[in-house]
Formats: sequence, structure tokens, C-alpha cells
Amino acid sequence: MPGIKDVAERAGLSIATVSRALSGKGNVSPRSRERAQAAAAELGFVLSYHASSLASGRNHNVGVVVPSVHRWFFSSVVEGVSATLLDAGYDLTLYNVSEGPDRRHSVLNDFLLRKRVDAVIAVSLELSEAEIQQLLAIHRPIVGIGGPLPGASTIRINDSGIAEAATNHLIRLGHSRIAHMTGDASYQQDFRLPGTRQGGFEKAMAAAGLQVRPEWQVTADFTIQGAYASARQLLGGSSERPTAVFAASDEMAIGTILAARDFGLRVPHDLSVIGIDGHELGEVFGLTTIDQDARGQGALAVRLLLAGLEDAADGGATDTEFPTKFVVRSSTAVPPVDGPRPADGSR
Amino acid sequence: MPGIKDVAERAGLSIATVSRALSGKGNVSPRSRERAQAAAAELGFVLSYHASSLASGRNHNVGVVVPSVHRWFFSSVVEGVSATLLDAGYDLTLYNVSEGPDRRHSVLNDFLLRKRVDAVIAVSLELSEAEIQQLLAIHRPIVGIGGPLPGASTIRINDSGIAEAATNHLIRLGHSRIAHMTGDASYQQDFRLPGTRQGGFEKAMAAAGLQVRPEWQVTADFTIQGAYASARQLLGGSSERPTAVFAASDEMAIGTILAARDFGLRVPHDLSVIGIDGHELGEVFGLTTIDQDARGQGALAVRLLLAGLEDAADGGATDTEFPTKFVVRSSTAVPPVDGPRPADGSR
DNA sequence: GTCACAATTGGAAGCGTTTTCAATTCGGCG
DNA sequence: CGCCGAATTGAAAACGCTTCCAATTGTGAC
Repeated sequence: MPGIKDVAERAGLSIATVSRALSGKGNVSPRSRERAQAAAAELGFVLSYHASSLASGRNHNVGVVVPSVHRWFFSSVVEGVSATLLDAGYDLTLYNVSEGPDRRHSVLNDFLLRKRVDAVIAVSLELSEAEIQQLLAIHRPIVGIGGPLPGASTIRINDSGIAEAATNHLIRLGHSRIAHMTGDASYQQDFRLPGTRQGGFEKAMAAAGLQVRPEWQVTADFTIQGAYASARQLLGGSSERPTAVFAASDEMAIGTILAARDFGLRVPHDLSVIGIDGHELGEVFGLTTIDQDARGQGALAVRLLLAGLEDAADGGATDTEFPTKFVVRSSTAVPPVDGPRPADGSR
Repeated sequence: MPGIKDVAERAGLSIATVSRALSGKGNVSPRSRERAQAAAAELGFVLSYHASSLASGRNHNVGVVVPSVHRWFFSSVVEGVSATLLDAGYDLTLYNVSEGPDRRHSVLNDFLLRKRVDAVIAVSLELSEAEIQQLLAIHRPIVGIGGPLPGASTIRINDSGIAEAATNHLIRLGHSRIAHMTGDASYQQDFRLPGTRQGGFEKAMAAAGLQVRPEWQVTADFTIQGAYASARQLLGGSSERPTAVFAASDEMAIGTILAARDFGLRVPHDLSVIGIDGHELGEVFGLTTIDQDARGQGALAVRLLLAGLEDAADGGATDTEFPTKFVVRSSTAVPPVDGPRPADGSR
């Protein structure tokens, strides 16, 4: 393994000059720079980041904490984060805390504090103020995506407003019997989006003078399969059926559509369904949705972070609202004139 | 920021002893160990991994290179890898190379060589021998999952055998008009699974004396939406229709099922579909599949790697076949007696 | 109560860079 | 041609640990 020393010798320069030449910092004559780079290339030399970090205090490494990379939203964000980070020459250390609260705790307390990362991106995690302060105390900027982080910068979409818009879309089409599928309790714990979206739903319903029926407020776990099961309950019950469902995520909307098909309900003829996300699968189902460009959110988070790191200006906590896009496809339409069909469709 | 020196003072021990106590290595009396740990806890001290790594040469960090965390298989593997790594106190540096060959190249040549990772896990990537040697040369063990890595350890499922088994399952049910959906050319490039699976399919067909029709060999991009489009072509054509489809992944199988439903084809009554993966969504569709436990593969990769790292025995390249599980659900059945129904079903 | 040997402990030399500070060189101007 | 400030350069001191080596302490056997 060649060291910077070898490069210096080969280039006929001092270690210090080579260091400056390779890192791009400081004043180095073009001639020296070239020599250093040539020598490094010839020796196949790459800086040891450990030594660099130790000496400079900068890591070129960002920690990303996600509830589970296996989920659509998080993996989308990670893709955006990863691409932007790699472009900037940064490494990305992934902390996937899907194992539960213990894992989350150990990551926050054992891993992140080891001075290995320059900054932290927390996706949909509700960190306590103490946890945030702990990180800020060791000069680790944090930016949160889609989670309330008191005292830290965040990027978020207007959950409440979007939910209102989605609901209003249904209302404007003429629906009044609208169900809402949201995340279940376990999700509220970590990221409280579901609640926020539910708030928007209720607000829109109230504004339109429509009744929110408790039995039409169902929950699922944000997955297609979970929503499918919930939707079967909702749509298969003998009681009255809604004419539209607003699901708090595309995956849940898709689960709902699948359940509806099982019952012979045509979407959107018998049942309108709208989601939130911009999931790739939406197209297959003609899903009307609100695209939140998760990748873009990840990319933006990195840009904010890097800007902060490089300017060394602490910047303070900023709260950025990320724009979303209403995508109307074919899963929403005017409600059936004759009211909902019986559960056992004429299939 | 407290340093190990502060801990040593507070504990009334030498720096060396504290270091040994905290790292668990070397002989330290229980009494000293306790003192050191107590002092560290009181000061909120955590080792600086940079300094540790620099001094010891060990990083406690594994690099994971994946084609795209946004895809089912890769994110599953990453979950398994992450959990096992975190348990062992290791960090996971994620290199998501979905941006294409340039990104792949820069990761392999700029990032991985910076001595930041102790080992590399490459998922479904076909590395050149040169790339592998480059890594091995700097003492970075590599283990590959689902990709041929000449000279490195690998974990793989028996792709060919599985494909044969899946095909035989259909044949045994009485099918003879069997289509196969596999990955398209762009996928062949990076990981050549599709080809291997296709080989198994052809082998089973040949063994049963069945004809492989070129027009029933379709390709897709491994996603539900991509397969859906391909399957529409396959099933909607005016030509004869197969009675069964063997898809090289569950997502493609699901896309096929969705397309079939669009045409009013009942699964499995009119069309049997089988996949490979063990995708969570399989249950919703009653998909018969071969579960390859991607998480388990990730976990195993880490265990192999860590065993190698800790024993310092280079071990040489091992090739481990990972077991799979045949899961029969309701998407496969005997073929329709009266032959396939016309494209426009009596829905 | 000794002695040999093992278990602990502390001192200090790195690990491979970055960066400060002072020294040196260079270019331009009077 | 000589002088001055700016641009370059090099020496050496960190950075915060790990670990070798030697010194010290503890243990059990005789």
C-alpha cells in the first residue's frame, strides 16, 4: 500500500505539498499539482480516509437512518440521497432500524455518536429533542425528511394540504360517501404523517359539510397486502359501502383496488380510489395520486446538508416544503348514480 | 468531546488499559474494566472510529454494492445484511449504483479502494476479475450474492435447479403450453441469473419432450409494471395462448396475473402462474413460488464475512448454495380441459 | 516464606494524513 | 539592480486511538 510519503518521494515534493495538491485545497503551483497527481496515479495511490478524517475532522460521510429500506418511500429517498452523495464524493452509511426500538436506540446512541459521519439524514423518524441535541452537540447537522424534528432542519410535504386536496378531488367529483385508509397505531409512533393526513381529510370533509363515518376510517400498515386485508373488511361488510376511498399511500390505494376487484367492484365506476405517493405501480392501476417525488426529497436533503457543511455556516434549522404534483389517472370518477352495487357483483 | 485520555484520568488507569477494557481485547482485570466502563459512561465517551481504524487497521465497516435498493430483492438483502452487521457492531456503507456503468465504475475504483471498508458484499453484480483482484489485493474480502464472482466467495441459490423445479411443477400438473418470462438484455449484463433460470426452464421442457416456443419466451425488466406490459402482449395476442407462465421473479409473475385478470382470464383456472422469490405480495395473489429468503442470504453473507475477518484466516473462496423453499399456493392448477378461452372472456 | 510463571498494567511508538508556521522563492516595481 | 509582498513550499506538530514491550503485580506450588 503506497502512502502519501511514497507519492511525495516519487514526485520530488514534500508530503505537505502533495497533500495540498491532491485535496485541491491551498495554493499549489500547477506544476507541482500535476507532478503529484501523476505520481499518485502511477502508484495507484488513494488517500486513506481514516487518516484524513482524523487529521481534518471531516469525514465525507453522511449517516442515513431509515425505518426500513424495504419500503417504497424509504428506498426511494435512499436512492435520491445515494446518487447525490456519491456525486459529491461522499459515502453513505445506512442505518436501517426496522428491527424495532432497540435497534433505533443503539443506532442513535452507539453508532451515530462515533464521529464517523459528518451529518445525519433521518427519514420519517420522530427523534426526541434530547436525541437531536445530542447530535447537534457534537456538531452533526441533521436534516429530517417527513418527520417532525424539533430544532433540526426538515424537508416535508404539506401532508395536511395534500390530504385536503385529495379529498376535495373526490368531493368535487360528487362523492359524499368517502372512506379514508390511514396508517395504524404502530406507525403513528414513529412518524406521525398518518395523523396529519387524516387531519386534512377531516378538514376537507367538514368544509364540505360531509360526515366522517368512524366505520369508514380504516387503518393498515402502509403495505399493499395490509391494505388489501383492511379493504376487504371495509368493502365486504354487509353495511353500506363508500363510493370512494382516499388512501394515505399509493400502496394502500393499490391494496384497496385489488380488494375492490375481488368483490367485482369496478374502479372507478363503482368505487373511486385515490392515493398519495407517486408509486411506480400507480400507472398499472391507473391510480390517481399525488406525486411526492421521494427521490427528489432525498436529493434535496443532501444538497441542503452539503451546502451547510461546506459553508461551515451553521445556518440554523430551516423548514422546507417540498412541492407535490397532482396526477389524475383513471381510478377516480363521478360516483355511481344508482348508489353502490351489492357486495356480490354480477361477475 | 472527551477523549480516551479523559476517561483514563477519571478512572485512574492508563490510556492503554482503558483502551483494552473498552475494546474487550487483551487481559484486563474485571475491576479495571468496570472502572473504565463506568468512567466512559459518565463522560459520555465513545471511541472515535477514525482513530481506532487508523491505529488498528480495522474499520468495522462493510461496503455493500447493490444495483438498486429500490428493487425488492436488493432491499431485502440489504435488510438482512444491515441487521446482522448492526448486531455485530459494524457499520454498513451503501453503494447504490443504479445510475449506470459510470457510477459503478467510480464506486469500484474511487470509493471502495479508500480503505474505508473491511470487506465488500456485492449483490447481483458481475465484477470483472480485475476488479475483484484489485479489492483482494488490498485485503478486502469480497462475497457476492447471486452473481458470478471469479475468485471470490459467493452465495447463490441453485437458479437452474429452481427453474427446473418450477417448470416441472407446471408440467406435472399437466401443462404443456408453458411460457417463460425472463429478464431482458439489459439485465443479463449485470447479473446473469435470467439466463441461468431460462436454462433450467429449457432443460425441464426438453426432458419432458415439450416444445419451447420462441413467441412464448418473453422478457421484462423484473418489475410488476414491466411484466404487466409484456404479459399483455403475450396473453392478448390473437395467436394461441399458453396455459401456464413461469416467471423468473415474483414481481413479474404478479404483473402477469394482473394482465391475465385484465383479459378476464382466471388464475389458475385459465392460466397457471408461478414465480421465484418469496415476495410479500405473493400471498395477496395466491402466488405459487419458490421462496429464496433474500434477507437470509444477506444475513448469511455477513456471517461468512465476519467469520473470515475475525479468524484472519483468509479462507479462500467458498461457494455456498442457499436453500430455497417451494411454496404452493393457488396460482397453479391443472390446465383447462377445453383449452384456453378466447381473449375476450365472458366477464 | 520463596520462587517461577502468568496475568495486568503503563509508557511510548506508531497509524497516514492535514495544517500551522516559518522559511523560501518568485514576480514586479521603483 | 535591489527590495517588498505574495505565492509556494517544507518541517513538524497534532489527530485519538491501538499495541508492542517491558515493568509490575498477583498466584499457586513447594
